[in-house]
Formats: sequence, structure tokens, C-alpha cells
Amino acid sequence: MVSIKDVAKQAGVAISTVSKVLNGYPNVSEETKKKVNQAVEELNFVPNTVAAALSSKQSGRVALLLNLGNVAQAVDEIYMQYIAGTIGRAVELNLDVITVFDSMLKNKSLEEVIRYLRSQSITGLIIFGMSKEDWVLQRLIDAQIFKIVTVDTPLVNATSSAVWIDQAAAQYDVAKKTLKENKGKNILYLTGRKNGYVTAERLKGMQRLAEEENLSLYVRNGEFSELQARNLTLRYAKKRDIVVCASDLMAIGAMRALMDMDIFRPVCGFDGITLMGYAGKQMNTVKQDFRRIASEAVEELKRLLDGGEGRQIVLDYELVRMKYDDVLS
Amino acid sequence: MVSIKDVAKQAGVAISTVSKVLNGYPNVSEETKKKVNQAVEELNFVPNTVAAALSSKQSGRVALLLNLGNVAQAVDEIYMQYIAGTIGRAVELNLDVITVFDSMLKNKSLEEVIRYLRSQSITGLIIFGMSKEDWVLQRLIDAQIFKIVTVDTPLVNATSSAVWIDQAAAQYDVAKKTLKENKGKNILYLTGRKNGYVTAERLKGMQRLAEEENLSLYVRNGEFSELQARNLTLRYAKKRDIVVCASDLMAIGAMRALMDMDIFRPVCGFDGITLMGYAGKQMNTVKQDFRRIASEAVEELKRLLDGGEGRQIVLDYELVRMKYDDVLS
DNA sequence: ATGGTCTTGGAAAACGATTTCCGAGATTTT
DNA sequence: AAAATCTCGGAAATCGTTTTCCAAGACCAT
Repeated sequence: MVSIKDVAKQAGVAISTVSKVLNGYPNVSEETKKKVNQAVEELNFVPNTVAAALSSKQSGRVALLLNLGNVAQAVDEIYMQYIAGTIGRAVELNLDVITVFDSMLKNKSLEEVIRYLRSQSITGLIIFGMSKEDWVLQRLIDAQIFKIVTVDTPLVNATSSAVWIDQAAAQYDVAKKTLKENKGKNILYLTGRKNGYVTAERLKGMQRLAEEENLSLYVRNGEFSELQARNLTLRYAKKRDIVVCASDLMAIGAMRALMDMDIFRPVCGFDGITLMGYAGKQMNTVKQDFRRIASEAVEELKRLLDGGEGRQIVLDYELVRMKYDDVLS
Repeated sequence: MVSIKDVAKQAGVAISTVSKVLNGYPNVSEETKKKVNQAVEELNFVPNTVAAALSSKQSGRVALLLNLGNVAQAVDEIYMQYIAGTIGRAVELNLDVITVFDSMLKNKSLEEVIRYLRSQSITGLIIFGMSKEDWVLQRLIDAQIFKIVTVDTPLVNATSSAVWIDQAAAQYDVAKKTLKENKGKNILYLTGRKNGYVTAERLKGMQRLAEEENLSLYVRNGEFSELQARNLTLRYAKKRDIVVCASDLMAIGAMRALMDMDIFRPVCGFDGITLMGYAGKQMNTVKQDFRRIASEAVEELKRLLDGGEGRQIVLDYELVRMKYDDVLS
């Protein structure tokens, strides 16, 4: 394998000089730079990232942490988009995405997790779908050892940023739109997983709307489950005018239930997954661009790794009405 | 960070001895082993995989290669299952899955690809969804430099194995079952992507059935596209008795078209994705356990890395009839 | 000239493992 | 009892980088 040593010999300079050129350090003349770059070209040299990581304890090795929970396969699409977005942008930014692991951290202590990450020379993390109960992750963020970007979480400190869309506003908007299109004062609102960060936010948005519009709001926990949404709808929808769901999957469950009951109630969802096109009826929803969100998260992590301070990034969303033709391809 | 050196000191032995114990080499007494293991326990030592990889040029660093093609988000589920299956098993087998990258290899020469993999100290690859046109990958396999496991491909040599289900038999079976349940001699068969390995195999299975049962077979290329399947169905289904599709997504497209035309024709699919539950009508399909397939691929790769010879592994499948209730969760 | 600051490039020590080789006892053979 | 063979554990080189420190020369001001 052609190493930095070979490049040095070819260029007639020292190893350290090559390294400096490659990493853009100062104190090296234009002339030497040219010699080195030429040698790199000629030898087709590609630095060994493993060695670099070992040596510097820094070279951008990043872990992608997916908390899948026990969600249905129907929403795998979301995670896939996250993954594709992350890896795509990471490659462009010269970050190595080490592993996509979900709950292989379960039953591990903070120390064990840290050691695991260290053993992989990982310096940065992107965390998707963290819940309020993930104490280990919570403490990992507090510890400020790694640079961390969380998605769909409000957690920010000196070494960690948060990327998300304004969940409350989005829930407010989509419900308001649905309300405008259909009269009604009596709302059945199905919430997401109990300890999810987004669940609380979306509920807030809904509550604000209820207050403003003087609605009667009936809240039930659907746990992001299609089946539970179905059952709750069967049970409670008859007496309500509109069903607002904190996720598309639940909206689909609700819609199916309504169709089975043969009554009509407007339903709206949240996420914008493809499956919405197959629900049987059109519904309003909040379209999140998961790929873009992931891509932004990577960029933010890069910034943190380069010494930036933690901050919150709020991305925009889109209200859409999804029907079969839109998802056809 | 606690290193092998610390362990050695704690146990009162040499560094090399610790390494031997950790890697199960011979020539070390039970007593010494115990001392070392105890020290490992006490210090909570976890070996640094990066250093190991650098040193041994071997330690299981594996790349997961996903060829997404331009498939719809509706089948992201399949890739997600592949990924989850791969990573899950890899962790158990102590393999580091380095990156999940798809077509970041496009427009790269064989040499560039090799150098990239080398620079990451990657010694093994798992390739999903390779097509007959992927010359670079083709040559990469021929080169026998890396241990490779391909999924859904018949490519085998000394250093590479292939894992798949018997596509021809599966297509034969599902079509036959559908045929038995519904009379008919005139088949519209919609094939997958032109250069896919699976496409040819599935077609073979269908052709064998046609011969055996003396069917008239009308074959059209649907490119795994829901939209194309829809259009082909609108155009050709009226004169046929049954629509057999080489993928669920196409089956859904076909079914929707039939519903729009308000005529009934039995349709069968292939894959067993969740979306089938939302197609509106029940359909037969071949259920592939993608997670299991991926898991087997990882195991096979491990075997190759340990010096095993390349071979072909054929996994089984299941014929199912998918309806909404089955996918509800 | 003399001394002091800048610039540039090299020597060498990490980083944390693996692995080869070697020597000293212990054990067996003659 | 001497010689040959085995076992076991240690010293040291190695993998391919990064990074620290230092020396030599160039340049400037005194």
C-alpha cells in the first residue's frame, strides 16, 4: 500500500511536511506544496483514515444513533431517509459514518457507552429519535465529551446542537387548516409516544389552537400506533367532529376505522410518509423532509467538530394534502 | 483511555501476552489467562478497534454496500430491514460495519474503489442489489482482493459467496398458487428492472410454469415501477385473466388500476412488503425475510473472513396472502 | 557585524494494538 | 545426567498517520 512515506520520498521531503500539506497547515512554501501534491497525484495516494484516526484521536469518525423504538415497519421509510441523508452529506464532508446502530446501547451504563465510542475513535454523534427516558444518552450529552447533534430534541449545550422543525407550530398549522376546511368544534387528538420530545411539543401546538379557537379538545394517547389509533377512533370518534393525529400512521389507522364505521370525519396526520397516499382518502399532513433534516444535522455536527458552539436549528416544514397520485412513481 | 498496556501492568504480564489472551492464541497457561481476564474486568478494558485494524490489517471492518437504484420510497422498508439485519448480526459477531453507502462509487474506477476501501482498512463487503451492469463491482469480485458476499446475485468464486432465495422457484410457486385459486390461461407478467439478476430468474420461473401449465404468457417490462405497472395494466389487463408481478409495488399499481377500471383480475406480487396490506385487496405474494437474509449474509462474510471458501447459500421463502389486518400494529 | 525574529522543513515520539522471534525453564528422551 | 524438545511469556518491530519540538537559514533592525 502506498503510504505517506512513499509520497515523502517521491517528493524529496519529510513525512511531516507531507502531512502538513495534506492537512493544510501553515508554514510550508508554495513550492514545496506543489512538489508534494504532484507526488500525491503520481502515486495515487489516499491517506489511511484508520491510521489518521488512531493518531489524531480526531479524524472525523461519527456515529449515527437511531432509536427505532418498536415502531412498525411502515415507517421504516423515515429512518431510511435519515440514514441516506446522513451518509450522503457525511461523505461530502469527509466524515466517516461508522455505524448505524439502534438500541445496542440498551442495558449499558454511561461508562460502557463512552468506552464503546472511544474504542471506535468516535468523536461525534448524531442521535435520532431520543426519548425523555434515555437517561444514558441524556447524561452523555451533559457530559460534554462528544460533539453531539440531536434531532427532534431541544437539548443544547456547549458541545451539542439540536435540529428540528417547530413541532408545535406545525401541529397548530395543520390542525388549523383542517379545521378551516371543515367546520367543527369537537376534536379528538391522538398523541404520540408518551415520553417523546415531539409528543409534548405537538400537543402544545394543538392546545394553543384549541384555546384560540375555543375548541373542545379530547386527548388520547395513541403511542404512534396504527392499531391503537384505530381502536381509539372506533371508540371516540362518533361524538367528535375532527380527528387530529400526531402521526400519519395513526391518521391512517383512524381513517380506516372511520371507513369501517362508514361515517365521515376529517382526519389529519403528521410526517408526510408515502403510506399516506394509500390511506384511501386524502388527508392533510405536515411534510417533513427527513433527508434534509439529516443532512443539516451532519453539517451542524461538522461545525461542532470544527470548534463551533452548540445551538438550535429550526427547519421549515410544508403543509400538504397527500393522495395516491402524489406517491406514484 | 485504558489501553492494553495498562491491562498488562495490572496483570503483571507483557503486552503481547494480553493480546494473545484476548485473541485466543495458544501457548498461554490457564493461570495467566485468568490473571489477564481479571485485569480486563477490573479496568473495564475494551480494545481499540481502530488500532487493531491498523495493526493487523484484518480486524473485521466491513462495508455495507446498498445499491438503491431509483426505487420509490415505498420500498425503503426493504433497505431498512437489510441495514438493521446487517448491523444487528455484525455487532454480535464483532464486526464493525463501517459505512452504509450507496452509489457514492458511481463514476469511480476500479482502482479508486479499491483504494477507498483500503484506506478504510476494509477487508469485507456485503453488496445488496447489484445489477448486471455494475462493471466495477463485477471486476471487484473477480479481482478476489476482498471477501465479498452478494445478495440476490449468483456470483461466486473463491473469495465471494452469494446469498439469495430461489427466485425462479418462488415466482413459480406464487403464480401457481394464484392460478389454482383462480382459473385462467392468459397471463400478463410484469417484470422487474431490465438488468437485475432477480428479474431474469423470476422470469425463468414464470416461463417454466407457463410451459408446464400450457399458459399463454404476455411479458412486459415494468421496471419495478408502480406507475408503469399501473399503465401496463390499464392497457393490457382486459384481455388477460391474471396479472403476475415481479414485485409488490407493481402488484399494487396493477391492483389499483384494476380497481379504477372496475374489473376484477387476480394479482400476485413478490417481496412481502407492508404496503401490500394497504393495496385495497388481498393478494398472494412471496414473503422474503430481508432481515434474516442480511443476517445470513453477515455470517457468511464472517466465514469468508475466517478463511472459508466462497459458496452459494439459498434461503427459503414463504407464500402469504397479505391483508390489512396483518400489517396493523 | 551582531543579535533577534520569522519561516521552513526534518527527526522522532506518540497513538494502541498485533505479531514475530527469541530465550529461559520445564519436561521428556536417550 | 546430558541432550533434545516443549511451553510459556517477554522484547521489540510494525502498521500509517499526526504532532511536537527543534535547527538551520533568511531576513531585518541595530
